[in-house]
Amino acid sequence: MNTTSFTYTAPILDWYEANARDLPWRAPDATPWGILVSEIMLQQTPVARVLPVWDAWMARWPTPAALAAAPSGEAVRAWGRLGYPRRALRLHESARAITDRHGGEVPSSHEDLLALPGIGAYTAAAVASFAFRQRHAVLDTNVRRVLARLLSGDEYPPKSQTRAELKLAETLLPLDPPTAARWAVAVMELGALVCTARTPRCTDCPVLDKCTWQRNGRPAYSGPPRRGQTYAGTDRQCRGRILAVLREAEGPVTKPAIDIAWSDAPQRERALDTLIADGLIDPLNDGRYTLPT
DNA sequence: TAGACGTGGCT
DNA sequence: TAGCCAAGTCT
Repeated sequence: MNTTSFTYTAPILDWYEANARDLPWRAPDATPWGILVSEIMLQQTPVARVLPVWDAWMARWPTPAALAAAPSGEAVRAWGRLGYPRRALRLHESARAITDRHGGEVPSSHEDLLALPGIGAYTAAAVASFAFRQRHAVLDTNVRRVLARLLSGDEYPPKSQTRAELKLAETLLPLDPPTAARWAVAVMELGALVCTARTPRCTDCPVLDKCTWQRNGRPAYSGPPRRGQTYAGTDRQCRGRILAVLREAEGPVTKPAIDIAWSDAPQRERALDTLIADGLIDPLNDGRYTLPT
C-alpha cells in the first residue's frame, strides 16, 4: 500500500463509519438492481427527491424482469418530476437488456454495465463497486471536488474530467477490493455532507489537517466560468411542461390539451417533435398523444 | 467536445 | 432575487 492512501484512507473510512446516511440502497438487503436504480435516479438529482420515487419504484418493479414486462410509458410516468425523463426510458431499456441478455441478473462487470443504455463510466464503476464490492475508481462530482481540494489545492475540479484525475483516484484506491468499495462510497459521502460545493463544513472534516486547499487559505476558484444555464423559456422547460401533461393524464390526451401547456407555437411543436423522436411520447392515429404503451 | 437534457431547493 | 447546484450520459 502506498503512503498516500495510508494517509487518507483510515480517517475517511472512520468518518464514514460514524456519519454515513442510512439510505435504503445502502441497506444490507439492497439488491444490485436497487443499487442500479438508485444510481440512475441520483444522476444530477438530490437524494431527498430520489427517496420517495425509489421506494415506489422498487415496490412496483423489484426486479429487472418486472420492469421489463411493463410498458416504457409506465416507467416515464413513475419517474414523476425527477427530471431528465430519458433516464427512465434508458432504465427501462436496460431492464429489458438485463432480462434478455443477462438472465435477469444485473451484470457485475464494468464492461457489461457500461454496455447498458444510460450507464456511463461513473455509473458502471459505482454499481460494480457498491453492489459487487469490486475495486474501481468511482469518480463523481463529489469525489472530484474532494480530491481537487485535498490534493490539488483548488476549490473546484476542472470543468471536464481529466485523465490525471482518474489516475489520481486510482492511486488512492486501497488494494483490498471490499475496502476499496468502502473507500469509494466514503469519499463520495464526505463530498456530499462535508466538502460541499457552496459552503463546506471544514470544521467537521476528518482530513482537514491534510487538506492542501485549507493549508493555502482556501483560495477562491480562479478558473474559467463554471456554468450558467438559464432554464426559463428553453426547449427543456417546454418539453417538461408538455410531458407533465401526459404524465398527469389518465390516458391519451388531445392536441389542444398539449397546446395550453406552452404558448409559443413553433417552440411547442419543435419540442413535441423531439419528445416523439426520443420515444417519450407516441402520437396516435386519431390525432391524440400518449405515453408509450 | 461543447451543448442538450428537468426540476426544485437553497443562499 | 436570481443564480448555483444536485451520485452524468449521449451525441
